Amino acid sequence: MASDDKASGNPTAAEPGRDFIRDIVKADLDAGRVAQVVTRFPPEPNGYLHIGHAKSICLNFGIAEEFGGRCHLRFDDTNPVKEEQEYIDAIERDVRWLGFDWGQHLYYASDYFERLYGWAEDLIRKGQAYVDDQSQDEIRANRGTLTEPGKNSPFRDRTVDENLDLFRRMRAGEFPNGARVLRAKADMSSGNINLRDPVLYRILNAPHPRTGTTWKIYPSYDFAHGQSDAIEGITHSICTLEFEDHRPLYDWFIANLDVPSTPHQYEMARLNLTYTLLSKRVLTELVRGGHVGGWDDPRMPTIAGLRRRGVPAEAIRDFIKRIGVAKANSVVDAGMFEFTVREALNKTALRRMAVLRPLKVVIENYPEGQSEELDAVNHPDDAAAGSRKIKFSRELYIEQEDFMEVPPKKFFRLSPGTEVRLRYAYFIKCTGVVKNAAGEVTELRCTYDPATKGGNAPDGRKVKATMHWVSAAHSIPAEVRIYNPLFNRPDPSGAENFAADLNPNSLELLTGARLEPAAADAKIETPVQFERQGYFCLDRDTTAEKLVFNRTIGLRDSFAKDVAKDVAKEKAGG
RNA sequence: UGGGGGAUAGUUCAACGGUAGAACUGCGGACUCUGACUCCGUCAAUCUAGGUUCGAAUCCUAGUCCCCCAGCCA
Repeated sequence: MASDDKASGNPTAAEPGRDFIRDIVKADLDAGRVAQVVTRFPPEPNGYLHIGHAKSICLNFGIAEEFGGRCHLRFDDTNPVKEEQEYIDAIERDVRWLGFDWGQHLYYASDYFERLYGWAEDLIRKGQAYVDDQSQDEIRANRGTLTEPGKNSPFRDRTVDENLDLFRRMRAGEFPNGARVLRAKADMSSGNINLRDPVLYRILNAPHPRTGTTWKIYPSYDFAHGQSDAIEGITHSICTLEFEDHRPLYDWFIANLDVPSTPHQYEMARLNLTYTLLSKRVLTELVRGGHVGGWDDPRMPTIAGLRRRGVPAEAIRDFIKRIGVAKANSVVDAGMFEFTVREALNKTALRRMAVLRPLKVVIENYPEGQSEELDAVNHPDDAAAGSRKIKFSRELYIEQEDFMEVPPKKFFRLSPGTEVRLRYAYFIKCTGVVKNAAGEVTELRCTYDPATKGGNAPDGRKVKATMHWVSAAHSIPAEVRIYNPLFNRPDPSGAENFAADLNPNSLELLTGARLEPAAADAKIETPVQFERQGYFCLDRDTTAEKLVFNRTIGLRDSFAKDVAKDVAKEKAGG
């Protein structure tokens, strides 16, 4: 029976979600190298979390869950100049929203400042660290280049006592910012530049969100991260590729300091997405420069932005599962993310009718002043979702793009003389077109077939299109925000001049939308499908006077795609 | 011309010396009271050159190309 998988010829179904990190974890567990896996998600609170962080979050918390371990949330708050409480709060909120729980294991690198300081003194006592008086420029100049070795600092051979004295005075705040640093005595000629006497501590007379003004010196990432991992008993410390050549340093501290455990660092590729920039630097500038409304602007790739836009956490988790984990740099097609968003939304979103760009329709053979109620299901694949009533009357709105006076061959919506179905209502036929002085269509005159009530013709005749609509008198107004990619190139330039690639049409405001009344029941961030249009959710900008909806994402539109293809063909064909 | 990594369909990931497979995308079709969903079919890849082996994406050798590192950022 053990060979069932092979017999069925379906080996791929065996291990969903396997990757090289999980392989390592599994091997360590199997070999008894670790008793319980302990991971951590270590954000620096200097900005909001984005979908790239979601990869790390899902990996770290996911591995802990799958292998019966635990995952810590640890703020890597070693640089008070950049960090703020607001970010700490936002990060906690976002991780929770994504569906993960760190239990009691909330930590801060700043909790370990005293211990880290002690280890720094240990290093000094062992002759493995020294206080350097060189200026920042001198240090840079003496570091050498990629091809030339660096030069030893003239302060490299100070005595232990002198180093200890100076370092303590650094801590005491006796020197101005930048006056001195503590450096590891490593190897100024190493090919790995991170080993050319890396800075361990710098003087930063700045208040820290958590430790206030008690510290005048702060540890560097390299000196803080591994030891923090060791303090917490982290077994697998997962980070991104750019830290690969920091690993020798990481291991060196763990080996040379009296730390309580020996964590190991593993590196994976960070997430990149087409039409998206995932760098905190860029995201920060987008916010500070007013290019977007804030960190949670629905166009932002931040967790907060995606949430406000209506993307469910489940979709993000599923997306991360699908893209896998590897060491090769890659750029994931944003279309893959869109697919997972639609998939998640389709399952749960209740259906409503909303006309985004209304075109008035008068049903000439429907009595004036009359209306009737029709039944509409809330979800076509889920009877349990129930149904609601919608009002039909003489004056309706349909979508402007659902009518064409001179239709091209593959257009089978409404045009003069054609018959279509109004969803859940009647078949209608267009009998006349009213235009304004500019020649634009402002109103349609139609007739309906009373025999088709509910949407089916007793004589069995078919229509090629079913359209959404609302009753003019019974519908309610709303503002709808349509979002397009923030950047107009699949590979926007990096931090230097991202502004040049900003899409000026990333936000389209539709102020005249009309919704069926049931759509107003929507709750903020709860997805709803406006049939034939896409998935939407109520935005928190909604007021008593004005409903505001965000379009999370449009439905797939093969008709629009065909049209675009034909246009392209004509251009190319000449 | 230092050090560290990486190359498999268009994209992202599998295959761990034994039939190169999936998802997304593309293309074609079925179904449909959402041109949605769903379903079916289909195109499509091992960076190059040698070598080892009965057998190589996988091991060896030599190349090529791409990414990261010269913060008192993380």
